[in-house]
Amino acid sequence: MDSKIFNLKSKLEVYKAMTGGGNFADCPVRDVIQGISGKWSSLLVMALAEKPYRFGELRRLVPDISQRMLTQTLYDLQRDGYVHREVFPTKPPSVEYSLTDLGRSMFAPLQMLIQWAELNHDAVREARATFDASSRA
Amino acid sequence: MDSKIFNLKSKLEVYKAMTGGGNFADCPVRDVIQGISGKWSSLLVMALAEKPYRFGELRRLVPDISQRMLTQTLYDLQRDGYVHREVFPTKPPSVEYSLTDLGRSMFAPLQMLIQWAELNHDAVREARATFDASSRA
DNA sequence: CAGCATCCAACAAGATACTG
DNA sequence: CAGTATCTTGTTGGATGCTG
Repeated sequence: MDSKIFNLKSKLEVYKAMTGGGNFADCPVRDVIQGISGKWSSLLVMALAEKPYRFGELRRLVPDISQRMLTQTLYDLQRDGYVHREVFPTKPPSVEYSLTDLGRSMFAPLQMLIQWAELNHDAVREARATFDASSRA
Repeated sequence: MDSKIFNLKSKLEVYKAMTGGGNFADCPVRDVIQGISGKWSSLLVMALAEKPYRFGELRRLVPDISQRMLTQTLYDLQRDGYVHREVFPTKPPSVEYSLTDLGRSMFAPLQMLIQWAELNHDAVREARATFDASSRA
């Protein structure tokens, strides 16, 4: 993995990257972030980061996803190059999904965010409770 | 900042954290991620990571956000404890928004993802083009 | 200046039924 | 098994007009 991913830039530079330097319509960072900020995308990437899974296995692994959303999210992830789809011509057919190199490299920074969330969800919940309490006052 | 944020856990453990270990309805990680995965949340956090801004300044800084969404997103960020809102009783009133300590600590992993996106958006665009080309065939 | 209230369009997502 | 197709619903976000 390219270590340059974690070289810090100035905050302003990062912000400019996000806004596309004023070109808001076609901003590369927004474009990429959009693709992984769906309700199920990050979850499926994390599942596949463990090991490859078949369609039905993913369904059982994430019981609250609908078939439609599983199909569509996997399709989008495949289109963006994060996921590889391999069909085995058995009868009935089986399809295996796995992360590509690009998908694995994306998993690294994503994992940082997940871990932050895990460590700080108590603080967030407490902030919400405090905020709501003083709102009612 | 707590360095434990970046201690790697096993991929399976991270996945379990995301799914709430089977308790999908009240999963801490999903809960936190939801709050920052909105269309404007990360963008505003990045803007405020540079320095505090007033309402009107943020509007000019992000010209394609509507007033409604700016108000609402700032409200949500404040409720979750990422943003501090300070009213100066001038006439007319001015309101300054700034990141809290929690907001700043969240900005760090977020920045990693932004930088990954910036470095890899070409690969994603290429993957899309290749995929769409073979889809038409 | 910094909002709030209202209405409306667009899209994301769920439910259900059917197929190679 | 691994999808597709269709319909319906819920949420997000934008436009506009008004206020302390």
